[in-house]
Amino acid sequence: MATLADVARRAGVSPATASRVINGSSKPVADELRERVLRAVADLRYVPNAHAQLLARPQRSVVGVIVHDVSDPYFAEVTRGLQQVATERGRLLIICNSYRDPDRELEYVELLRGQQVAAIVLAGSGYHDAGFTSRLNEKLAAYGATGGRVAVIGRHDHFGDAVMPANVTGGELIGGELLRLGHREIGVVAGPRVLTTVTDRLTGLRRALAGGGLTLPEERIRYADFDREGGARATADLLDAFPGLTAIVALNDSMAVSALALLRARGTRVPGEVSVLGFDDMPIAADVTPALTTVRLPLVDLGVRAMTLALGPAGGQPRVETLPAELVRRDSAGPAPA
Amino acid sequence: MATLADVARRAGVSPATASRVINGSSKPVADELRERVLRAVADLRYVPNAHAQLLARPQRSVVGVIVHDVSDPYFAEVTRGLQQVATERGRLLIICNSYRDPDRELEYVELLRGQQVAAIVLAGSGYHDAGFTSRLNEKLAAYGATGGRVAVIGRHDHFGDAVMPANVTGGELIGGELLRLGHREIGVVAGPRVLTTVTDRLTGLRRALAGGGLTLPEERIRYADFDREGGARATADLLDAFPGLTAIVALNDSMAVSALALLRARGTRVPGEVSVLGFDDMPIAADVTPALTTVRLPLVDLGVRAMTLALGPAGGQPRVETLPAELVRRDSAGPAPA
DNA sequence: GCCGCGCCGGAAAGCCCTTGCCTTGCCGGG
DNA sequence: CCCGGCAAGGCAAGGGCTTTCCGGCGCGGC
Repeated sequence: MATLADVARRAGVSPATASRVINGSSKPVADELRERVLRAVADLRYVPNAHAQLLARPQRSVVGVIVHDVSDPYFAEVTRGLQQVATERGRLLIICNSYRDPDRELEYVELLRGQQVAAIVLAGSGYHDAGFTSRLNEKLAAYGATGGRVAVIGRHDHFGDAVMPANVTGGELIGGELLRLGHREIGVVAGPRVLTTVTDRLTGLRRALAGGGLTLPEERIRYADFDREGGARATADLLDAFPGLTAIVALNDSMAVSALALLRARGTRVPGEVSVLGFDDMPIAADVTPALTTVRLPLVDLGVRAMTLALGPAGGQPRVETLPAELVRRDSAGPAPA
Repeated sequence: MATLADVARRAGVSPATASRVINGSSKPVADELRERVLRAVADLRYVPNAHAQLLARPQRSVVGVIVHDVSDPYFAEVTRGLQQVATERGRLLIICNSYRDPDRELEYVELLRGQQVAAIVLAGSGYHDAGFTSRLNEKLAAYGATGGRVAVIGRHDHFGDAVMPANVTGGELIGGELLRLGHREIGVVAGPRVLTTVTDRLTGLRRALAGGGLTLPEERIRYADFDREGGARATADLLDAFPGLTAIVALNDSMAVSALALLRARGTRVPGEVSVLGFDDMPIAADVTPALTTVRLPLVDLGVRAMTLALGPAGGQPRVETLPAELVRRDSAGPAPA
């Protein structure tokens, strides 16, 4: 790789001058020298070594993002929001997938710290695991103590600014809708119980149902991986155990979509015999048949807000923003059969 | 941030010794000193500055990835394959979204070069734009000349190793299926015509249809953005212009899914009145109703192979691998109505 | 004609880390 | 007893870049 020294030599100037030309320093440089430097840059295909620059400048510009999995539609949307703001402000993103492995999350925080990132955005559900949570917090705090900015999406009680989707409220919306439609035999297809997102959504759901005098026994909840395969399995289990169900609540849309597919395969009419309700309102929700009734979470906005907080001025207090959930009625939920 | 010097000072050793302990150098260090260093590291929450390390060591470890958009399911899958191999080999990925903007692609190549990445993987269709292509090649070659590895996915005629999905063959498979089912009134919902992926798929399709004595007039092809919105618009256009169509070929599954949704909204039976065929076999393809007949491209494998090439030994010759396409018959395509 | 000032360019000091090479101190063998 | 050899640790030289500070030159003013 050509170095600045090479450029300077070829242009017949000092490295200092070359640097000034290349970086558009405010210090004036005579036109002729500037010209020579630029030509040398082009000739040598010189690109500054970003690491050396980072070492020499105090200023940090890259932002680290830790998500469960970018290829999961939920995070794909959130990431789009993050990207959007980052790009606007000329920041490069390093995206890390934790694949829902807490240890990997911890490692990535270290790694990003080592990369001297300007901020870390941690997206995705927290875990019911006090040990992990405190270790993570400890690491984030260490990072924050040296000027790093932290923003989390959808995690309670963490160091740094936070953006929270209204998971509890969303659960309540689902519950309210079920009551309104007269369902009493309800099953839940849930993600891993260790995720706070899952328990939050359940909390809301239970609360709303309780308002209608219904309880949700634990055996009517099936916990599985938070994706299509998990959804298919959990739905099958649930249906086999409780043939009389009139409504299935899936705690995310991926699971809801596979529940729909399974019901269809079994020849069960939706929503005639069984209603299906999802959560998240992923893009696909509107395109499946029947179109999915679900709770919309402003996924892209979640990312936008989080990145905005992370790149904004460091507030004295950690800020918490909650983004609202909204019920989207489509075709997959109807009145309970008589 | 604590530096190595801080650690050394606190442990009462030289930076050299501290470095050796931290990096597990083969050089022996007495247990007591080692102990002191490790404690200092823990006390100070020291994390090595990755940039300084990179400067001091010759070895490069990060890999850069340029895709159109990670949140697009196609690239989400490809990226998953890339990640998988990268993680296995302990490589960090920098993922950049070009959003199908050629200029941004060019910029990202520069940027990644500046980051001293060990390899660059460029995923996603090329463009019919000779000027751009040669500029890109020039940049990639400059990078390759200084020891950088390059792998492209789905682009012809580019510097570096390549992994090609069988787009032409896939098009032929679709064409063959259409002939088999007796369709003669065919419309195509296509992505931007500037993408080589789009023209390749069309080429295959046309070739197969020609084998059955059919031609595909240009006005039966609607070019739009390669996503759901584009698909909806193009499908509507096509249907309005040619009410007699019995089959719609969408050149990717996102477009096919929205075509399905649109037909449903219009009350058209699929495949009774109109058949719909997709391309890519994204995860969602099996879950929509009716389940999508499509061409499976081994998306994850595309990523796996590309990353394997990029991280493997530098071959003298650029290597090109083609991964096969496969027709997946589901429920959205049936015999042409009589 | 001289001084001083402003403008421009360069020398060099870092930024933080790794590592080749040297020093020191100790042991054992001759 | 001396020396060679080895183990253990430190010195210092980079690696590529930015930026402060300084010096030289040319010009204008007195």
